[in-house]
Amino acid sequence: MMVESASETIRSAPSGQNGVGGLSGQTDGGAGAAGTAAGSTGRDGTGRDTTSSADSNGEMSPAELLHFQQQQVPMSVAMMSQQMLTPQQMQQILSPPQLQALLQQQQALMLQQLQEYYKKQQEQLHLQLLTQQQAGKQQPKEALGNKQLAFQQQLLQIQQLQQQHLLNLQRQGLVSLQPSQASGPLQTLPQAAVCPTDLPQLWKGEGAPGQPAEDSVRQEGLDLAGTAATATSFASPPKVSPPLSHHPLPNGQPTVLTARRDSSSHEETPGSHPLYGHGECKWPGCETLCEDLGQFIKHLNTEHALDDRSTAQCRVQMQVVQQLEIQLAKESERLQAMMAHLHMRPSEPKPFSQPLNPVPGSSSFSKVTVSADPFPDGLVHPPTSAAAPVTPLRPPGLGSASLHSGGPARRRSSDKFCSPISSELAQNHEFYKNADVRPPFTYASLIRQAILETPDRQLTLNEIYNWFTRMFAYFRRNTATWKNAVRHNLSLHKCFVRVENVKGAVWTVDEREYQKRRPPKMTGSPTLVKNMISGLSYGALNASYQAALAESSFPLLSSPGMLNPGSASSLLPLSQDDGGAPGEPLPSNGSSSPPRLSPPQYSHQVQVKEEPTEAGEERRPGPALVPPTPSIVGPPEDRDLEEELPGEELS
DNA sequence: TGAGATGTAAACAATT
DNA sequence: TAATTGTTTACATCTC
Repeated sequence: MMVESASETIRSAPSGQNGVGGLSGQTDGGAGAAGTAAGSTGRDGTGRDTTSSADSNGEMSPAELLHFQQQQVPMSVAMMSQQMLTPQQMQQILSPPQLQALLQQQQALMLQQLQEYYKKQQEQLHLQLLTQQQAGKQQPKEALGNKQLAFQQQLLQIQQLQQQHLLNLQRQGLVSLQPSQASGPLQTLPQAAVCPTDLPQLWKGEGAPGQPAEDSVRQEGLDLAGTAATATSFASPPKVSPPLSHHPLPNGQPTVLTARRDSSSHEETPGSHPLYGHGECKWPGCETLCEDLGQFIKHLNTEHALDDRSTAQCRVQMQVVQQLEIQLAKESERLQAMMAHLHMRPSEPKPFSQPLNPVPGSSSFSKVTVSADPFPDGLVHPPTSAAAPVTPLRPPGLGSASLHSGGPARRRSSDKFCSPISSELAQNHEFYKNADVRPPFTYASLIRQAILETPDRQLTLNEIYNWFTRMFAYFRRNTATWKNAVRHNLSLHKCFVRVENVKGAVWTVDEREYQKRRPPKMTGSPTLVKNMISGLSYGALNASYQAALAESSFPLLSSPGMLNPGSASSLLPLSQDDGGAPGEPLPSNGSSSPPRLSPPQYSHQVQVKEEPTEAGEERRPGPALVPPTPSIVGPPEDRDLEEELPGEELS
């Protein structure tokens, strides 16, 4: 019981605080955190400094090299970790397209580093061999032969490791090169000797109990939504794919990674399965707990066998991936154009100065570094996820949320500072919907958003739950935890008012109370101002960006096939609710309908109850049969930015 | 260092 | 009776 509880705590621990005993090793360094983040090699998470062992001075015994190779993924991530924000922070700072761009640049950088490293290793070995050969003239023939043999074996081993390493990178999507494209020492590898069907064996450790998983996949005859196969064979011919016919991407860009695919590949370890992680089935919509891999395999074969439903789910997943890829491509192009227009230098690597602690499991972005910071020049990143610029680094979360979500950051953006939650959601609606990433908003702001999105500004608890699960992939897991948090927040915050309705109890938002709990306005709080304006041009940039957000929004929201009806309309109008940082000069408020954005307008607000001014009893008026009536609430000073009037806008 | 905000866990009661 | 809903308390963490 206690163990289970503790386990759950660990899994869902938001910020991975060290309060959880025995986990200090996870938080003490970037390398360890990165290793956990990668989570693909089954390492023990001790946070060994794989970086130092890998790039020290090039002297490395075969055993060390083997160890290095086995930990290559953590090492690779660790190489970046010192210059990297946590994935959560990256996510908050950068929009998915930006992350994608960063990821690609980092891939190239990593490949280059690896090639250099291997080249150095080979040169050293050759040199040693040569030296020994010359020295061996004075040595007995037999000894020389043995030494030569040893060196040759060593060389061969290194070459094999190189090969494996490259294949690993390919599998993880870190390298999308065809073998023939490899340059430098990699070209010397016997590439042709490895066919794609060998990959599983290569990726598996010696004697790793991963066979059942592979078998199960084959038995299913499914490509598992294309995730596993595509992740494992980016550069491989499709012949390794099971019978299921692939739906070729119309845009022909199969090399674009998605967070989900990435996450799958990251967690695939010997004895693991891309659809199995943290003790539960990761099949979309399925959270079945499985004690071990065997049980999971059994579950997989029974619950997700080849049938219409599974096939349909695969297709859906493929479409999701496809749409995300399209979206990423579009946004990347947009970003490039914007940066070009602003005379930014996208290719100029400018690592963040802060040490980074990738969130364990946040493999979605764990490979992303800021080496290609699209906003050099010290500009603060646009607050697509606004907390980012001011979110301090913190120990990585420990959770299952991990990769996925990386563990919640303590400070969510929406409530404070400048993140308009609805803008963020509108912008990255599909991202949050499909990526298992925890949204950078507080429960309170999310609940409020859910309620405000409805025409009548009221929701039952169950409807709130549904909104969470519908809007965020993250909340399709750990339901007990976050549902409890939702209930807790509903009860705790005065801004949420329970109203007895005909159908039962519904929850509404008291906007006045909600605004009360907000932090002081920027103009009135120097500290806050300092935090907000961490960059010289933040204000201007933010304002511009807010305006830009209104324009660009989420292209796919207008795509009929991409959006479930109502979400776009429900999201977009709510642009500024949360956010609009106080004091922000936001002429457009990030909304696309300027007329309603004039400051004096105030949100609709649900007047749910008579509010006794006494602090004591106003809270739960009990069966307040007063139906929520939209009304203007609160003095202007309460409003940093007005609430949209969705109902009106929708009309 | 303390206050406030937030997240998580848990116990408990009321309701369905 | 079990599940859901709602309330409350406790604790940890983070930011200011």
